[in-house]
Amino acid sequence: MSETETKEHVDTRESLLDAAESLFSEHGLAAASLRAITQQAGVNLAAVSYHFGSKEGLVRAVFSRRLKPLNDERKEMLEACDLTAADALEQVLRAFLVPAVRMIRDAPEGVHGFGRLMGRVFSEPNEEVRRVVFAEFKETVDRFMAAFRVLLPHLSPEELTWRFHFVAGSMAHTIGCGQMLEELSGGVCRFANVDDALAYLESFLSAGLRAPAAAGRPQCSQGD
Amino acid sequence: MSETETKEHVDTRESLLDAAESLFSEHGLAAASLRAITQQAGVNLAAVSYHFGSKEGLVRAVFSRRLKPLNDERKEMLEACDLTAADALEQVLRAFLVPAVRMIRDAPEGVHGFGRLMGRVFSEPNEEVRRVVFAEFKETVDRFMAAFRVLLPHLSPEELTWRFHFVAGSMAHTIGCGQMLEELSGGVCRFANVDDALAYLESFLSAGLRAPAAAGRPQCSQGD
DNA sequence: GTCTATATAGCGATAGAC
DNA sequence: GTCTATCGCTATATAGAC
Repeated sequence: MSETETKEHVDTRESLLDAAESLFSEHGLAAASLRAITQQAGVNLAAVSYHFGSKEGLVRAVFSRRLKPLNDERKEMLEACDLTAADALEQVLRAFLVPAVRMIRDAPEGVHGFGRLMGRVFSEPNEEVRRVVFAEFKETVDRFMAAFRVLLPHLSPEELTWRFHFVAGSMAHTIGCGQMLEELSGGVCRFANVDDALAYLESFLSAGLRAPAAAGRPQCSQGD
Repeated sequence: MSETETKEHVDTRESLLDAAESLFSEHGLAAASLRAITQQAGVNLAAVSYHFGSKEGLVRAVFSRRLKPLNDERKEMLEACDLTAADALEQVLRAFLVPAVRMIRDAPEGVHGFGRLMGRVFSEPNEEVRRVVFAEFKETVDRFMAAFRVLLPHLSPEELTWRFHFVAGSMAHTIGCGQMLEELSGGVCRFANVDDALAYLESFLSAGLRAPAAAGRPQCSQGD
């Protein structure tokens, strides 16, 4: 950005975010030390304090940097959906999935980088992280829920919420647990190409979303 | 069990496992210290070394204690399935889901205890933990895959593996991210009763598994 | 088998020179 | 904006008394 500097290192701030993302993914938030992060970034330990205030601030910045553009793109794709089309459900589903898959594919370390971090993020014990993630996702979730409500009027608000939760779970698991999948499948599934996963996800999830309401439960479609 | 001891504390080993499970769930593996664990267990710090060798050994024991009975019960229920019945798929699905839901429901802290831990386990950065989980799950996964292969012959081995992965993901996410669900749904979904979740899971996942094979390829490839 | 006491190491954070 | 040096704290692990 700034041209007053010789480019001996691109940008302290950005280097720190890259290194932090990499080491948080590899070791977890608590286990990745600022010493290791600053060393990998090639900057001084004290730079964390200067640029982010604390480790907590660095964590927050690592998530915000990826989640904000991700959810912006989702909203953009959602707005481009034609909710009256025959494949409206698939369109909306893809508006949710594609930006995530694309982000993982384009991230520095692919599925072993921010993807793994994302896979852990919803069950992250760190309260501060959960707050950030919640804030970043709430609006997106609400918008997609509104679209699904229109497309799946046979489901109660409760069941619809659960189903969206399952969608998010399958996606998070897919993005975050590629390594375990490869191991457990004995090599049948390779995770090098996330686009394969996307195709499989889409057919599985759209069928699940279209399923009749769970038996023995009130099938109210009270309010649209 | 043993009657040679006065019951001033039930069992140091068991107390340690309970406390560790609770604190690992709440703070994560790395962030839960042995000091906090031994204090909550009401035993001495050095007892960890004596009974489990190290923190790593304690971690391993915490997972094994729950996962072994869980997967034993799954295998038992799977063997009781009638693969020629009309609802064979639902039977097999329930053989996978029910023991997990039951375990969570009966665990000391329910969904906030081992459940949260389980939700993180597949993307756990700790290599040792992943090894334990893998060893504990491999046989179970293979048996269920064999059953699904019979019931869903229209799917390639690869797509079938992915679908089983999605099933596991939805389940893990459901079990592990109840708190985030409640927050994101604005209170529409309460997670007090895991049996509700089970009914919703079953209808969603069985429809997903039955879906036709993924059409062509797709969607998010380069050049966007 | 359980305890106290401690060795050894690494942590996050910051003061202050440049 | 970046650095060195260090403070104060907590961690895991273990030696040795009982």
